[in-house]
Amino acid sequence: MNAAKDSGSARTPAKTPAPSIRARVRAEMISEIKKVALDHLTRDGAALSLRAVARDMGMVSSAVYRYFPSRDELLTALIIDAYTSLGEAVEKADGDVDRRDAYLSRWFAVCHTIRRWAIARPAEYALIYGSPIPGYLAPDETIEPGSWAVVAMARCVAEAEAAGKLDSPERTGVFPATEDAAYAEELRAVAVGMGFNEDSHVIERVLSAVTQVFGAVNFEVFGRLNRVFSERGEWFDRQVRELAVGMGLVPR
Amino acid sequence: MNAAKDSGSARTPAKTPAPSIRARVRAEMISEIKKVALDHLTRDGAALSLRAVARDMGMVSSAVYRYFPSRDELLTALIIDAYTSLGEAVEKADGDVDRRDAYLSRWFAVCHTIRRWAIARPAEYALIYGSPIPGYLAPDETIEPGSWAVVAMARCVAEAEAAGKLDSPERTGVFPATEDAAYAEELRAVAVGMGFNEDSHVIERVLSAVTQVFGAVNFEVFGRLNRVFSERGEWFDRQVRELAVGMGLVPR
DNA sequence: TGTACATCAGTGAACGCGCGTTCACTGATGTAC
DNA sequence: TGTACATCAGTGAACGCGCGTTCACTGATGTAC
Repeated sequence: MNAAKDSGSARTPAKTPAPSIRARVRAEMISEIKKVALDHLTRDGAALSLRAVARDMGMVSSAVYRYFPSRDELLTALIIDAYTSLGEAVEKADGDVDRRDAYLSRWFAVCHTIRRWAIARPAEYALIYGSPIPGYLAPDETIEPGSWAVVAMARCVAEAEAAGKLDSPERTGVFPATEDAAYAEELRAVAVGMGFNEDSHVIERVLSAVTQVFGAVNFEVFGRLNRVFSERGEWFDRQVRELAVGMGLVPR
Repeated sequence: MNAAKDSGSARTPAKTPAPSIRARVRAEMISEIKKVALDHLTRDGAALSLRAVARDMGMVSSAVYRYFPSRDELLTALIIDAYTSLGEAVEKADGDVDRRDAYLSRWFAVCHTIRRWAIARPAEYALIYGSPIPGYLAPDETIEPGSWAVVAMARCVAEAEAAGKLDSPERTGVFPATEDAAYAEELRAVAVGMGFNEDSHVIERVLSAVTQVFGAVNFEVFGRLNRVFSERGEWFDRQVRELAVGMGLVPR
């Protein structure tokens, strides 16, 4: 939180800020606490108890207060970590795609990475994309990291559109023009915020696709596909491909 | 749960089973408890406390055990009630559409009813479509009512397809054939379970649409649209319309 | 119609538990001179 | 290099609270004769 506290003196800018042993141990403790807390979330669902975390770490419950001023601050840290972890996984997947103009491959990589991350870490996924936690209100600092994954999805398409590589809207079919001026204005703002031109033809298709991808992951992670599909990877892949077609990333 | 307990004697089948005063009061108490429990869920989120419910009803906590043998049984009753309420709302909306062959109107009515129901009763929505509740495992009896809303969505399209009123798949574009035999088999089973022919061309489109509708409602109810759209009804409506186009309910 | 008995709703106390948080404390680790 | 002091991690006890559930009980309501 208070990064300045841990940064070194301004007199020695060339060298690493010389992290004292104590500072290093402290950082390790903080990440250990978060790890144990996550394990707990994975086992017990949305209920997170400071005392249980302390117990698992072999310390007394009050000791945790040396590292987090309250249970809610620990929750906030976990949420930010989860967003960051998902965001980094998605960025890496996007960056690992060979050629920069392989927009379709990037779209697939990003979507499948989101799904795989969610399946591998269901507790963290529930934390950031599940129902709100009783008695906890996410602070503003969680908003920005919360948009990374969505922005990464949008970017694949935005860059394709900017490069003129999208199939023509007439062939893929776009949302008809809206008559709701307030809505149109909001839509332009969203488009710009996601890296599109404000008059992009595909922005609504992209938002739909984002909605559907997270809807699909929700269904799978929260067990709603349990007695329906066992071939869930195939089903997800087919949805992602069809969304790509709808956005014009691949000719129909 | 045990309906036979409350039904009257078999000797007097013509008359209503003569509900004793006690039985009537008991039924009222049960629904009062559920109502208060729901109010609590609405205020406090996923955490449900028997004691708090008893307190709100002005009775001692142990008295609740006259009506529900445990907290989890109360939760189960609430979940089944929520599914039932949503299902009935959807069925009514579908039934209220004027002409039986107005498939598109029915699709709109059903989807908008789901959204409105979720917005009006966010706690119940979270209960049945949110992240799982810590320490609670939904029993099998919740499965069947859990599918009503989805089946109603599917039925609008299944009946349109059976009546030959869907736009041709060549024009709307369908999912390409799969090469995964296991997946194809599951898909046929799902199609039949939802009232389609097993070789329906639109079943995957319908499942996509269901996924997206619930994804959209999730985003809205769980606050993910908070700083993005205020014109959420318009955005939802446009998605629903586009899904209808994709399924062939309306010509492109 | 009246009485005796069985059923049921609700009480109040208790059990055993876990929770978040505070506080005065002990030692160990770091820092300044 | 050595000493005095400040900082910090972790302890242990306690506060006050809420939880689900059990149990013996009191009265009121229903039922059978």
